[in-house]
This record gives sequence, structure tokens and C-alpha cells, in this order.
Amino acid sequence: MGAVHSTVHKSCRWHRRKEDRPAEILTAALKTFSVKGFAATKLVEVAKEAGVSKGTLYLYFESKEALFKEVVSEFVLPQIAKAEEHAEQYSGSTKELMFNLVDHWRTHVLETELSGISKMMIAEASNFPDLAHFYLENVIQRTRHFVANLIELGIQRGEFRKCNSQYAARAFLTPMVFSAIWQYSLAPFDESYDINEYLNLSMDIFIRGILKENQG
Amino acid sequence: MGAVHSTVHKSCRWHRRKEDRPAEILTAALKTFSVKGFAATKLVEVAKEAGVSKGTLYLYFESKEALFKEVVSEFVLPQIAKAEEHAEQYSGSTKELMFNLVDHWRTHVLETELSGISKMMIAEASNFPDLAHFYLENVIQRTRHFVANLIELGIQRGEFRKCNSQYAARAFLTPMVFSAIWQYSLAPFDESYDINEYLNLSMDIFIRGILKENQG
Amino acid sequence: MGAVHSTVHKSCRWHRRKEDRPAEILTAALKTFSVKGFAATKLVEVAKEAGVSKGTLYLYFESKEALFKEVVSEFVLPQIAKAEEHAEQYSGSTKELMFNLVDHWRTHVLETELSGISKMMIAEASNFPDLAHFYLENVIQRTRHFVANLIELGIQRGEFRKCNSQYAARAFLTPMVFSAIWQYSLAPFDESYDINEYLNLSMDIFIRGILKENQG
Amino acid sequence: MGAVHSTVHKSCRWHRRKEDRPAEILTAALKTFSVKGFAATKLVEVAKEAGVSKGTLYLYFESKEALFKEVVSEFVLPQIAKAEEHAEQYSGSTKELMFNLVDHWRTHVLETELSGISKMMIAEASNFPDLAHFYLENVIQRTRHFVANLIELGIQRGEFRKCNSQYAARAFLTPMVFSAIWQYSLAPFDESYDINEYLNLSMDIFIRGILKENQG
DNA sequence: TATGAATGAGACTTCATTCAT
DNA sequence: AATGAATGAAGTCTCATTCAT
Repeated sequence: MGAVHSTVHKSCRWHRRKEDRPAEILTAALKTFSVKGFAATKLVEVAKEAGVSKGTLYLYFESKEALFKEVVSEFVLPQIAKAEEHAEQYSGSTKELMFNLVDHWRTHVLETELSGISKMMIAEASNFPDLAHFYLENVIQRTRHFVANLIELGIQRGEFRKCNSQYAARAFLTPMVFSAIWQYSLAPFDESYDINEYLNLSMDIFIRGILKENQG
Repeated sequence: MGAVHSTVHKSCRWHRRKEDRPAEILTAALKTFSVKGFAATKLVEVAKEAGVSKGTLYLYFESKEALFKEVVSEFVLPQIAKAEEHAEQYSGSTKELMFNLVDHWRTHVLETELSGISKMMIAEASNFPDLAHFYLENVIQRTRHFVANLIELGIQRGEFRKCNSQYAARAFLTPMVFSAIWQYSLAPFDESYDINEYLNLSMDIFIRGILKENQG
Repeated sequence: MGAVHSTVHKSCRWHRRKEDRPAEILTAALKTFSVKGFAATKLVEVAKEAGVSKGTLYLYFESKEALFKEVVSEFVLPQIAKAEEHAEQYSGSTKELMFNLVDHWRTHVLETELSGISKMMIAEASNFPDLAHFYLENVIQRTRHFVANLIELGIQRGEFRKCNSQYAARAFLTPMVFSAIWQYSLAPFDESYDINEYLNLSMDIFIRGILKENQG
Repeated sequence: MGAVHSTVHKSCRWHRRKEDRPAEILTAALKTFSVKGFAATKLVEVAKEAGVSKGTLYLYFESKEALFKEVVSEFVLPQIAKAEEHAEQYSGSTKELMFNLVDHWRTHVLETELSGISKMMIAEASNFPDLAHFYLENVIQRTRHFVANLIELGIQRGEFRKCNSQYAARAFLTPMVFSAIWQYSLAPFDESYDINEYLNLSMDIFIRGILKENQG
């Protein structure tokens, strides 16, 4: 009489992610991990935040570690894809594009919980080597490459001075990454810090610093 | 002369060195905390690293938390005092002084384990609010102030363009702090990253970015 | 119907009995605390005695100390309420009532593990001041009052000689409390000690001691 | 060349006589054990109380356990010997002798730290079986015997009614032991308790209870 | 699928005991 | 003999993980 029972495919798991539960859990986990870090986060808290029970977490994720990794990998690729997407739509001076990118990133990343991911990676990289590799290759190097190409373009267009575009890209990205990290570390204690003011001036200095002299 | 009593008890498990212990333990703790973070660090590891037993830690520090706080407070103030000291001895253009400061910091902080403290603070600030306050006031704001004054001086001297010196200071400090953090997070996985190259270009861009146009 | 699956998981380590656990744990704790005292009791022992794991204890009680306090409060108040209850139902001479009370107490307290509580309080009072206060007010003074009233009644009825009923109550209670304490201290080593013989003679002497002379 | 240096004699310091050390330690230990119990007593406290260092304890006593046992054995035998001594010197009615014994015991035991030993034995008997045996044989049974003989004498003299002298002895001793225990447990919290009042009435009732009727 | 009671490995911390000084 | 720094076994408590319901 058990013939009627629909066989359950283990492999279905990945596809069920499309439903709400996993996303809700990941969002809750992002929020908690971002603030407290990996070890100081209790799974009960994540569960409560996600509105499910502790046990449910394990229906979707193998372990705390797996959840952590999933949080990073899941949120990170859209984050960067968005940036690339936006860049491709843009036509105008490289300088303007870069300012524009920062603005876009400011609203779509910095002011969302996505910026917590940066802090998480910084804090836990040495405890999660494979995650660190994944992040480095799929996020950092991809972003560097993307920005380096922009800068290269600016140089070719005669907007920017000649320089090592790889490291210029890093210099450009630093204030962005740094403010994201700051948001989830010392910003809550630092009342005198206006993150936009910081970003604006940093970008202004950067752009001035790589522009051709006569264009200042 | 006195060569008779040169028996060295190196191999013995028992040593009585009340004077040296705290420093040894703090150094070991800095090392371990820097890499693993607060929670992932086991006190046995710190003890082993310091060459003492678990219990000895508690002769000198009240708790794991107290040890962590002590590590930050102990190493951090000399770190910044050195920088100020060095600046005061300097006479020359502001630009040169700032390059010089970076070089000095590079050898005295970045290339030592002291740079681990930055990562620790980033990672654990929200779990140690009082430590965060301490660090913010005694390190970050003090450093900002110090650099802001330098930049102000540069502006008055006509070297730098007019700008908000407070935020320019932050922009100047960002690459330094960032590379320190990087050392203890993703640098070990990032073979293509030459920290000196990064620092040099960042500083070059920064200086160019705040110089008066005609001086580029 | 479904007879095939009648496997009984009696031997299984896993049981879900949220309702019964607290009582089971408290009983186990009473038993262990009574014999060994607070400090010498290991929570693993209590857990094993209760048939649960170490961690389960912490689902129901905040700490070892909290468990100890709960043991006292849970078992002690019913213990005394019973005595009062029994007294109120009684009609007869005060003397007989008091003999009767001792008998009742003998079977309902002395011969059960409840008598261990007395020893616990004696042994740990100075280490748990608030528990001591609680016990003194809610158990000892209440009992003294109850017995003092009985003696007062006996005096008014002309059964007992005039005396300080407060202290007479204490004198009456002493052999009872003492035999309870004895049970959980030296009785196991004292083969020549018949607790009933002791109680009987003590009560006999007490009653004779407070009776009016001509009634001896 | 250092021959000129005057040798410094460490021994110049004033030393307390080393013969006193064990007694000082035992007294300190009695004090601490009495109040806190065996496990809650830290040897550092005992050492501090005795005015010596932790290590010195181990020059005179093998272990914490050995110290505890020694405290009991050392103080206990003189305690009982004194009682016997006093009894032998006495000539008069048994009744008076017994009152007198209580008074003597009150000043020489109850009001000294010796009374702490009773509580210690009650609390720790089951954790120290061999100590319990020692105490039972050398203190309790010896005392019972001593008192039982007195009562027997009183019976033979026609002062006391016929009764089981063994248990009458226990009944007589109970209030004494109980008040000693009380001193080191709940007395500090029990302001309404006058230990002398208690003892007086208890003895009065006891004596009345075993006197021949016509003598009341 | 979902729950949360139950588990137990593991970490911090204490303190009796040891031993170099 | 005396000290107290150093040790490490052992106990409390936490929390990721499991599994009966």
C-alpha cells in the first residue's frame, strides 16, 4: 500500500531553494553573521530571525559552516553582477562612469546588509580557507579586473595618466570596501563619521590623482 | 669569570619568570588572536605558543576577554606613539613627511604582528563595545587628528589644495589600515598582491589628488 | 493493523518528555545533593541518576546553584504543609496529637529522601545566604510557630506545665530534625543506632518533661 | 675578587617558633572548614588565615584531605577528654552533675570554634567514610557511653526513672550537639534564637522527663 | 516538512598540588 | 624551612547537531 507514496528525490534540494525558506534563512544569517561574526552567532538566533525553528535550518543547510559559506557565495555574485551590469549600460566619460559606479554601489550595497559580507570575509578568511579562495577568485579578482579595464580605458582615452591599472583598481576599490567594513565594525561607535562625506572626498582625491595634470 | 654556574635549565618544564610572563603571553595572544579571531582562539593554544600551561594564563589575566582587551590596549598605544614621535622629528615638506610616515609605518607596523590588531578590532568591535570605544578614542581619533593636522599644515604651506582635512586624513589612512587588515585576512590567499606596490601607488595617487594642480 | 512496526524503542537514548523531566531531575538532584552535599555533587552524576544527559539539566535549570535552590523550594514546602494539614484534622489530646505528628512525620519525611534536605541546609547555609534566609522563614519559623501554638494549646488545656512555648517547640522539634540529619550523615556508619527507638524515647522524655507533675 | 663582600644571613629575620606552625595551621583550618565546609574551603585561605604560604601547608600536612582529617582528630579528643575529666572531679547529685556538664560544655565547646567540628562531620561524613568511623568510635560512642553511665548511676541512685540509658544518653546529648551545629549553620541568620535559652529549657525538660515522678 | 527536546564534545576556569628558588 | 609561580586534572556550562514526534 505504500506504492502511492511519491518518491522523494534528494537532488530536489537545490531546486527548492527557489522557494522562500532558504532565502529567508540566508538573509537572517547574513544579518547575524555580519554583526556578530561566525563564532559568536548562535544558530538559534538565526532561526528566530528567520522565523523558523532550529531544526529547520538543517533541512536546508548541512551545518553552521555550510550556512556561512552559502551566505557568502549566494549574496556575493549578484552583488558584483549588478555592478558589471550597470557599467555596461553606461556611456560617457570614464571619470563620470566611475563616480556613477560608486553612487550605484552606495545605494545597492553599502546601504544594504550586503556590505556585511566584506566584514565577514575579513574576519573569517583564515578560518575558512576554501571560502577565502572562492571569494578571492569570484569576487575580488573579478572586480579588480573589471575596474582595471575601466581604468585602462580611461588611460587609452587620454583621461587618466599612465599607471599600473591593476593597482589603481585596488586603490579605487579600497575606500568602497573599507566603508563597507566600517559599517559593520566601528561605525556604530563613531558618531563623527559621515560615510558619504568620506566616500565623496576619497573618490574626488582618487580621480584627481589619476587624471592627467592639465585636466585637474 | 663566573663561568662555573652556567647551568642552563632550558629543558625543564618549570620556570619561574614572573617578570617576563605577561609580555610573553601577550605576544602569543596577539599572534593567535590576530589570525584566528577571538572566539576561534583556544586558550590552550595561546598557552602553548607562550610556552606556559593553561593555568598560568590565569595568574596574569583574569579571563580570555581580559586578555584580549589587554592585547589591544598594550600594543596599540606604543604603536601610535611611535608614529607621532617620528613625525615630530621630521623637518621637510609635508608631502615628503607623509611619504616618510608611510615608510616608517610599513616597517614598524605593517610588517610586524602589530598589524593584526586592526583586523581584530574590525572583527570583534561589536562583540566588545567598551574595547571599541577605547580603540576609537585612543587610536583612531588620535591618529586622524594627527594626520589632519599635517594636512592642514600642507594646505597652509600652499602644498595641498584646500579640502576637508579631517576626511582627507581618513582618505590618507585608509590604504595603510586596509593593507594591515589585508595581511591578516586575504593576503595569504592572494598571490598576485604586492602590498608595497599597492601602498606606493595608493600614496602616489593620494598625494597627487590633494596637491595643488600646478604642482602635479 | 500495522503490527509489523511494533518495535519498541525503550532502549533508545532519545526520549521526549518535557513534562516529566523537571520532576525527575529534581528527585535525582535531591538524592545526590543529600548524600554528597552541594560541592561534591557532580552534575553528570545527577544527570545519570535522572537518566538524562548533562546538557538536558540546563534545559530546565539555569545552573547548579539554581538547581539546588529549586530542590529545596520544591520539596520543602509540601513537606511542611502536610504536617499542618494533618494537625488540623486531628481532634484529641494535645499530647496524643504530638505523638501522632511525630509518627506521621516519621513515615512521610524521615523515611523518605526528604530528610536529606535538612542536612543540605545545615551543610550549605553559610555558602548560600539567600537560601538560608528562605529556608529559615518559610520552613523553620513556620514550623516553630505551628508547634508553639500546639504547646500553647496544651498549656491552656491544662495538659502541659507553663513554659516558654517558643523554646519548647524547638525542644520538641530537635529530635526530629536531628534524626533526619543523622540519616544522611553518620547513621550509615552507626549500626547500633535504632532511629525509632531514639525518637520514641526522646518524645517520651519530652512529653513527660512538659506534662503537669501529677499527670506523669 | 668578591671576597670582601659581607655575607648576608637570611636567617637574621625573626622567625616564629616552627613548633607552633602545625597548631596554627590546624586552628586556621578549623575556622575555615567550619564555616565553609570542606570543598568550598580554599587552601590559600587557610594559609592566609594561618599567616603562612600555600606551600608551607604541605610541609606539615600531606593533602587537603589529610588536613581536614587532622583537624577533626586533633581537636576532638581533647574536647571529650575534658568533659570526662570534669565529670570525674564532680561529686553531688547526678542531676546537678548533668546540668554542670552542660554548663561546662557550653563555655568550653559551644562558645569556641570547636563546635564547628560537629557541623563538619555532619556535612562531610559520607564523603570521608574513614573519618566518619573514627569520629563515631572515638567521639560519639565514647560520649554516649560516658553519659549512659551517668544516667545509669542516676537510676541506681533512685534519681531517675528506669529507662534505656543508651538512648536517654542520646536524648540528653541531642540539644548540645544540635546547638553546636546550629551555631555554624543557620544561627547567623536566625536573630530570634537565644542559644542559652534553648539549652536551658531543653535540659530542664529532659531532666524533668527522666526524673522519678514524685521528684518533679 | 517542521519542531524543539535531547545530546555530548569541547572550552573556559578553578584550585589542589608540585617544585625551583 | 618557606615561598609562590607553575601545572593540569576536573568540573561547569554552551551550543552545534541529531532525531523522535
